[in-house]
Amino acid sequence: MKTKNKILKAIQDFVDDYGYPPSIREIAKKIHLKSTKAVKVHLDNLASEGLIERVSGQARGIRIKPKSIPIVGRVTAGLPELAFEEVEGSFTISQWRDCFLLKVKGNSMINAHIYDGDMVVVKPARNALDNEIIVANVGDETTIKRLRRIGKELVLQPENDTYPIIREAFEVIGKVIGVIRKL
Amino acid sequence: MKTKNKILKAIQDFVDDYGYPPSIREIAKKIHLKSTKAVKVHLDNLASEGLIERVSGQARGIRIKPKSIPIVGRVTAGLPELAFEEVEGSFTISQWRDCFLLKVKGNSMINAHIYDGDMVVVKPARNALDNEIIVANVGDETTIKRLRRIGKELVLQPENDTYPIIREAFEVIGKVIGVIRKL
DNA sequence: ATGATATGTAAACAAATGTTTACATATTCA
DNA sequence: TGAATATGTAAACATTTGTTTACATATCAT
Repeated sequence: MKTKNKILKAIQDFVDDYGYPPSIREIAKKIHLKSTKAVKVHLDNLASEGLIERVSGQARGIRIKPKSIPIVGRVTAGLPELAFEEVEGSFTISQWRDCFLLKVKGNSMINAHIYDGDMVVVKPARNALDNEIIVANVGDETTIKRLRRIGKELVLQPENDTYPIIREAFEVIGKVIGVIRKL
Repeated sequence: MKTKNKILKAIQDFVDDYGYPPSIREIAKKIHLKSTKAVKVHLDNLASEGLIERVSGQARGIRIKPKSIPIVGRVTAGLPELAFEEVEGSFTISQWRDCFLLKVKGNSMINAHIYDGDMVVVKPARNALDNEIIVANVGDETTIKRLRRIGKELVLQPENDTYPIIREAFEVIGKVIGVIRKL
């Protein structure tokens, strides 16, 4: 493996293990170089290729990309050398900043493909629009339902025909913006 | 807001903005303290409370918890002051280390509640067990199906009765370990 | 084989950065 | 009100850390 790629991997591993970036001397030690000059040259090259960002003159002034997962449309090769096509972006947790996950209990939302055991991603909000799927408190019960306006009345509508519409007073907690299911 | 909480927030914001932790002097500047001693005392207190971790004597040796989203069973209060009960852990992206997301196209897996437009979380693997949902290449098509053994033959079974079983040769790319849907 | 370029070493230096000491001020409690 | 404790300031010092200079070695192209 080329030194440059060794250095990039060393940085990524260090951030994973320690939670902050390595110093130039720590990188040198890890990949068995004796001089900080050599490491500096490689870091500057990695920066010019856009693989890292450098902040000159600052201790540990190396920024790597935040952890993310690639989103792909097609895989052209499997292990040991994965290859993707139609890479459509990457997934990071920061898109759900300030959100929380709510465990789904029950089958009241199955027509919206939200099933018992799923987790919904909830963006806290005080209000929501007609037809949005929301998290609300009814009394001291937390529930997931579709917000519907019937005349001037706002109600909570299950997405399962066997469940009744909820007409009691409720407090909007947030909007459902995603679903996560583990298999 | 107490100085200690200001410091904690300053660190979190700095890591978000810069991608690495602040120095003691940078924290001091941010919260308008003039001495590094005062910041050091607060940092040591935060560390003793387990809110951060300190690495003594190292530049920027402050570790905060990786970004995560709380998983809750119930919400007891909404905005402006969210309160949770039945907190069941937190969600981080690191559980899907080395995985990728594959966009779902088509309705072949709807009996498994995997719908067109979803993204499946794929853990790369060369093999899989009978009955697992996998990602496979058939020719140069990437597909999601359930792996089934019929006699000695391995086939790819759709989870939609209107689709045919695939008996052609295929290559296992990985196992589906989760589903993500954005609303 | 030779010259050009890339990569690495060694050392010095400058700056960044954390810790410590001595003291001042603010807050809390009896 | 006074003592104890918490919090902050200033400055010095030690260590960490990045950059630079001068040079050596390895690799590549002609």
